[in-house]
Amino acid sequence: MKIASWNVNSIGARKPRILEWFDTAQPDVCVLQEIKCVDEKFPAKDFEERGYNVHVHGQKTYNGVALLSKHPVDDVIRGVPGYEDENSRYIEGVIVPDDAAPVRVGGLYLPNGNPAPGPKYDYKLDWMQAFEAHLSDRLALEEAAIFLGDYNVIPEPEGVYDPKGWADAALFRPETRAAFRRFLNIGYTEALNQLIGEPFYTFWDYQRGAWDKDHGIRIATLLLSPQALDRLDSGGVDRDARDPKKGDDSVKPSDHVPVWVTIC
DNA sequence: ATGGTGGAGCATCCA
Repeated sequence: MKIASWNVNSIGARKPRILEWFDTAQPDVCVLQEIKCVDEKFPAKDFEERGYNVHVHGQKTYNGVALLSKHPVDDVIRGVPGYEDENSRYIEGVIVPDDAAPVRVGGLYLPNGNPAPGPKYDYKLDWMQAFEAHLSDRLALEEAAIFLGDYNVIPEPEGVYDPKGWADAALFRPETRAAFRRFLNIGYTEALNQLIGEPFYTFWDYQRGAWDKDHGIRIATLLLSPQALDRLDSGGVDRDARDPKKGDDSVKPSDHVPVWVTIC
């Protein structure tokens, strides 16, 4: 079973490239971030035609997440339980295949937090605290569970092309990385660290020729519960999705790329 | 020091 995540930076602006990637990559489950549309505007039909069940937690202009699955989905929730959030940043459900064991999938778009310090950064840290509490609750269920998405956290210096230049950024500040490490300390494992033996990026800014210079950062992350880790098979980063010259060049690529794992 | 790009939606905000 292939489970993927992609910050698409507007589903409306990106649809041809997104559908092209779905037809090639064929994920069983995919969470999307920054769809930037309300539920009614989400192009559900395009995905239903491809065999997906569609669950959306949309928002006008900013944010917005979706959960797409070729298998039935139970217990869908929108928003981190117990946390009041004016933004649509989280969706979760239990994937129930007929031919494999269930897996809980949570898709998240964690706040960017810039500029730091300030109210936006406080919001990021609050969000991370609430999410940690949720991760902890889910861990106690002892289920196979995967929490994946745009974490807006660069966990290690190897995840940024210029660590010194990024020292004060909300994505890389010590408090941010410490909050992320707590996700690991309570018992989750980063899937792609296990599977990719070298540093990699998942985002390249549109500005300053970042793609051509390979000035990227690593902010897409997949966290696995111990029960999901036992079933981990393979994983990867679809870097080609960021290349303006590859794929449907009638539309611009997202500044983020898809990440994925397969589990048995 | 600034601006460089891109999306939403129509003046700016966000990334």
